[in-house]
Amino acid sequence: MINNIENLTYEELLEKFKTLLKTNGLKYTAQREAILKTLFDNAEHFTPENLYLLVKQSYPELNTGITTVYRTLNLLEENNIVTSISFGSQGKKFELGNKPHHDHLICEKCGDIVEFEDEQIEKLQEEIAKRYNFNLTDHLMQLYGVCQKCQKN
Amino acid sequence: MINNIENLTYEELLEKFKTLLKTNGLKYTAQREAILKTLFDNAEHFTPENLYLLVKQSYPELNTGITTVYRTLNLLEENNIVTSISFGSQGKKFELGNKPHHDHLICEKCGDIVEFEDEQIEKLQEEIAKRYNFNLTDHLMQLYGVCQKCQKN
DNA sequence: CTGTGTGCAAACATTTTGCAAGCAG
DNA sequence: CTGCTTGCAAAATGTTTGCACACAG
Repeated sequence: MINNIENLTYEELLEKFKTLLKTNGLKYTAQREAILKTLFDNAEHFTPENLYLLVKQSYPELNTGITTVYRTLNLLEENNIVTSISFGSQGKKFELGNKPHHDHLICEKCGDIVEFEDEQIEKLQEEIAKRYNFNLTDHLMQLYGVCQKCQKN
Repeated sequence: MINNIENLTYEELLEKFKTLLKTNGLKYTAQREAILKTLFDNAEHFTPENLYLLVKQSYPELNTGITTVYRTLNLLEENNIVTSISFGSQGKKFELGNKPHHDHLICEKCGDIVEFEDEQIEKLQEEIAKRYNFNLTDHLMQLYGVCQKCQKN
């Protein structure tokens, strides 16, 4: 299990990944690196399908299968290198967990997204988890509203 | 679109549902009512499959198909009578929206959902919205973790 | 009667698994 | 060499659609 990969360079991240593989008796393969690199180079939220297409395009010679993308994403998620979020009804999206945690304020009119971080909320969430004896691993908080700009219109 | 169904009796809820159907040129059927009643009688978070099984068990004479459950849930969701929580690839869970606002603690192992309400968090959300000059209309907060039961396994 | 609703089966979409061959260590 | 990894195809899931009959209005 990898504890924190915030703000790592690609080289550092790759090093962590190799260590992880070695520790678990797994092997370092070109496909696994291609997937990690693609995630790193594109700071986006990927569906497995999107990621698969981009990896194929970026590294056509590897002929990576979508099966491998799924398997690698699961491996990365189990080890906290990527996190997944459910976006509505359509599947999961994965993102590299190399950015500090943040939540989102979303404007329902213009679709603008503001990231924010709030120490107090994080603490309260821990308290609530404790209240129900949950071992908290993650959370999702999204506030929906109308931003200042759109309130004027 | 139905605005608010909090704390309604079943009779009031059914009335709203009938009005909704009439307004949209849809028909009031025994299956649709069976699904609504089952949701009302069991304050739970249902997967379509779970709900289907329970409706079948409660109203065997209707011989309701899972197709109808899916179609009715979609209809109810579009009209804000039920809300859904997404589990990414593992499907959705639905609940009747007749309870005051609450958030969810979700166990990543067994999929169990615990509801909670926290006044302080609601207030903090208002504060954050104010900080960014957002006019808050809604929010979504889900805490993910491992429940007490699953921690033992 | 008219057209919506229904159950069934089939189609779809997404993710996982079995397998034989490939390749890292 | 050993056994983990891969891609493919098939299977498993979960959800939607086409259709002919049922039935609400």
